[in-house]
Amino acid sequence: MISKACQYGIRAAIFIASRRNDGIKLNVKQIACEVDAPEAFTAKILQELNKHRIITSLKGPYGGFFIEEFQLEQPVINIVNAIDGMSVFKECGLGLKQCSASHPCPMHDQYKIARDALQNAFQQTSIRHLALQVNEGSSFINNLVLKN
Amino acid sequence: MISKACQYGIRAAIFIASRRNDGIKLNVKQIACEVDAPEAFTAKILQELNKHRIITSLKGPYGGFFIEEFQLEQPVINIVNAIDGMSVFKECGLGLKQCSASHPCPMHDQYKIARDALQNAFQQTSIRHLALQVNEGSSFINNLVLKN
DNA sequence: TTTATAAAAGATGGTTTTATCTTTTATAAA
DNA sequence: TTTATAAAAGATAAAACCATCTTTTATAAA
Ligand code: FES
Ligand code: FES
Repeated sequence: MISKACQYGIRAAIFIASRRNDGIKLNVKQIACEVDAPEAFTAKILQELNKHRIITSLKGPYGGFFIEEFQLEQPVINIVNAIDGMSVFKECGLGLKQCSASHPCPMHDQYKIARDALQNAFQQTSIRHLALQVNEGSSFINNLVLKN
Repeated sequence: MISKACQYGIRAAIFIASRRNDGIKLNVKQIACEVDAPEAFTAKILQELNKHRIITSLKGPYGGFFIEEFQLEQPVINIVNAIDGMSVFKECGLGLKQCSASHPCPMHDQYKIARDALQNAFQQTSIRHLALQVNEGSSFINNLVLKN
């Protein structure tokens, strides 16, 4: 549906948002660990999110990644756009070069419903909202580890 | 969303179904050409669909691919299952190892709506139904070629 | 039975995605 | 200014996916 890079990116952004307070900054190691993502790959993704101003970074000692107040209100779809682009929300479900109502594939009507629902899911949800859920303990950005 | 192999497979199956009449059989070249798919790759996919009894094949002269009456009623999700498997309809949208309501990711509720809509799209549509649309001329399994 | 035909099976190559490692740059504190 | 720290940038490696090519097998007609 969306790439692994994008999934890691969303989880990371939510985590950073969930830990936002005073001037605290998080480094790659902490972030990757907390969201169950490979560290070096996460670094690349965070770099990309910083370029797109989804999050903010600061180099050097006491540096790291953090999210600013104005960035919290962004919809999650901004992250998808930064990493995967918007094509998943536009492309034909059966792989035709163009998706259009005037030259539709046989599944166009049904597929479009699902595709639009997916777009709405990412469009109508802000990073702040998701971070809040995590802080409440009602949802999680890491895997459940089952005990013996 | 779904793999290219799967998209080609669905288009090919619909095409074969749309040409079903008497004992006519279609060969790979014709099918690949009509659905705008690479020929050798299409051969591999048709092979897989035959294994899963989505379509039927016969080797030798006057052989080729065709679809039997009882196969027409199958939902398109059977093709997705044969090629990609069912994981796309079960997996967490944010990449957690398990999608569950008891340990949900922050997007679980919204994502599940879209994912279920996608599953319904493929589950509630039969190959026959889509082939009929193509025969009516109301939808297409190949790309629109724009003239000068 | 021989021959031609078309799919099946198996081997191989290219591209994209996922992931890691090394070097460089920025920055804050000492 | 020096030093330590952490991200940025760039190079490289591994895996998955997309695609093609060659050899084998099945089958129908001559
Ligand atoms: S044309 Fe295929 S989904 Fe729109
Ligand atoms: S847990 Fe993420 S979609 Fe269900």
